[in-house]
Amino acid sequence: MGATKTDHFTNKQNELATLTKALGHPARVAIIDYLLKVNTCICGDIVNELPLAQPTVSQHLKELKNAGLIKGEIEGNSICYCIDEKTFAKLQHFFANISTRIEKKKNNCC
Amino acid sequence: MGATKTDHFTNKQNELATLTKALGHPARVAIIDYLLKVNTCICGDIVNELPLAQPTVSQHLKELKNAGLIKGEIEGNSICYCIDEKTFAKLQHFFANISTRIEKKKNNCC
DNA sequence: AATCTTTATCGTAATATTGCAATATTAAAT
DNA sequence: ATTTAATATTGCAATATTACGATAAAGATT
Repeated sequence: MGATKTDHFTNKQNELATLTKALGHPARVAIIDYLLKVNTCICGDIVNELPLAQPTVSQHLKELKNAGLIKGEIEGNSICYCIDEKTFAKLQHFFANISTRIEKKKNNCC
Repeated sequence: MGATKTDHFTNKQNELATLTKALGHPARVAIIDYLLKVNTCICGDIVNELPLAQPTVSQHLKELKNAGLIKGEIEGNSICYCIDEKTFAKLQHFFANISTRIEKKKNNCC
């Protein structure tokens, strides 16, 4: 097997899983970190920042883009990647909501 | 290959990646959802809630536990699993922090 | 003690992910 | 028109993940 049974779960569950899965690799976290650090939108030097080969970085960027965590716009012969604010806002709400739900039932168990 | 180069990234990056990776599967999100829904700490009926076989659920629980997202205490011949509040608080801070950083540089790019 | 209940582990098959060299693509620069 | 620079794609090997049947382990029940 190895194939996830996505159809058995709710849309919200699948959405959160997709987003967190996309972030679930240190290289991809590092890319997000870098995009947050540089003040202007970066245009290509992520490869130099990471200890990974160019095709590998390109693949990670693709995954982040597919998940909607970053956007990429062609700019000349390079590409301008940047954070997709809306998606991160959504993630923040997910976790804020979870924390609220946790708060409500404090000390009810272990 | 297929082996992640964790040693090339910062502790924070690896930590966030580990936590999000652990959440990066709809079954594991569903488990967390269920633990948040039931008011008392659950003691075993997660298997009935999920469209997955018992060994598969057990494996997902193990991963959530390894990542520190849930705790499990033996209680009679069953086990009481519940949310680890501290870890979720940490996750919330991670994303709140990211959102703050995004806010600071709004409209600087794409 | 024998049985039941609950959870974990083992073994294994199917699939997915990670990483990179080689190559392709595309636009800018010469 | 060639060359250069930046990024993407392809193909492939190594490893990891997902899922489950079979079985084990351990406390509860009879």
